[in-house]
Amino acid sequence: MQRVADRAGLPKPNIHYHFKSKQQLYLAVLERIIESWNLAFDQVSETSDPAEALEAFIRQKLKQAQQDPTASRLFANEMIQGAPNLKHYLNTSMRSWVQDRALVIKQWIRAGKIRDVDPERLIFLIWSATQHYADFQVQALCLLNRAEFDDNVLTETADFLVTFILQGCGLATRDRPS
Amino acid sequence: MQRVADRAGLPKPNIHYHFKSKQQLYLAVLERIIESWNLAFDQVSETSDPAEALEAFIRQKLKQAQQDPTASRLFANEMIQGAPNLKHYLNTSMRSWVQDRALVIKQWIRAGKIRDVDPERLIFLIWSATQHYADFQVQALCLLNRAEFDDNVLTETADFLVTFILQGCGLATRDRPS
DNA sequence: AAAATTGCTGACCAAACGGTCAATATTTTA
DNA sequence: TAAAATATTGACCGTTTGGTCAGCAATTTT
Repeated sequence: MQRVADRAGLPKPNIHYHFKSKQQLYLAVLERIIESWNLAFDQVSETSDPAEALEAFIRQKLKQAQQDPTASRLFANEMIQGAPNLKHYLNTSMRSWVQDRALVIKQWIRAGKIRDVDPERLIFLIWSATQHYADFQVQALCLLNRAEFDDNVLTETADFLVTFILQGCGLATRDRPS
Repeated sequence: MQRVADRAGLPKPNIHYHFKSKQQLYLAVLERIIESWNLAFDQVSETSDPAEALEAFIRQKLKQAQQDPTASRLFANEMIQGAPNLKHYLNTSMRSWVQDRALVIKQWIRAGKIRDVDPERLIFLIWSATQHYADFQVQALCLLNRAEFDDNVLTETADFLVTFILQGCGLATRDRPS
């Protein structure tokens, strides 16, 4: 709390005036993060083109991973601890969000637009594959022999993930960079 | 440290006798975890069957995620912090391990055995997709509407990941459970 | 069996932590 | 502009934290 106060240029008790406890401050930050989480896959519907929708989703999540990795890391930390503060969110907002998107994906499958893949697990895989570049950034950079997560790395990674995941969905890539 | 001592049934100073500081104990645990990390992909070579090798790798990583999720979580935590204690490991052992496996994958690609995918990013994706079931277990269980990560969930998840990732590598699935 | 090394423990400590509170300054309302 | 409500702050507090140390017990070496 002292460090937070220093960073904010305020005395510590002032922080405690606006946020009763450390945990409440933590919770406020968590909630702010979650709000802007899965935007690019929000508007998706049965009539959307699966390839386009999935690509937009992947690129958006990866861009967030680059722009504010600490946000992803805070969320990751909460999950690792067993989500002591987010159990309710997981069981309500997140669950219904996933179920809604899963429904759309199931319609795509029924329409023969994509392969028969478990929708929930597909979403979970996209989350993992993208967020990992934020949470495990040190490892990724070391592995790719890069110094920083710049726009080049972002583009190459996004291209790889889009191609690979579309391929996994049985959507052969057409006019896409390798 | 007091809690560790209690759990071990020892007085605290005894722990400090065997491990000088909290950090050294932490480091010892980390190292022990890393040893038994990527065993199932260690022996792989140019002549191995890509589908078989990748499948074994995925299933092994996922089994570890189920058997000892806390190990995966400790490693994840270290990465999230920016690997302050594992930078050296990342730049030596891990890097050369990945480069060796990447070489094999490149040979598979040249031989036309699998699609042209970035080998390093493929390994990173497999790590992320499997470890995520350990690190974000609460989220996964909630999403799949399951109470625990039992053998059923393990099998279904492994089947999904194997099929999806092989498909992503251009290895159409033959006689495999959906 | 004496000496030396290694292992174990209760009592203790300084520092860091999250948090409080009375007093003061600032802004809003009547 | 006086009163009420809201913000801000320095000084302070109890608890928990990682860590030490002198002394004792057990084991190994000579």
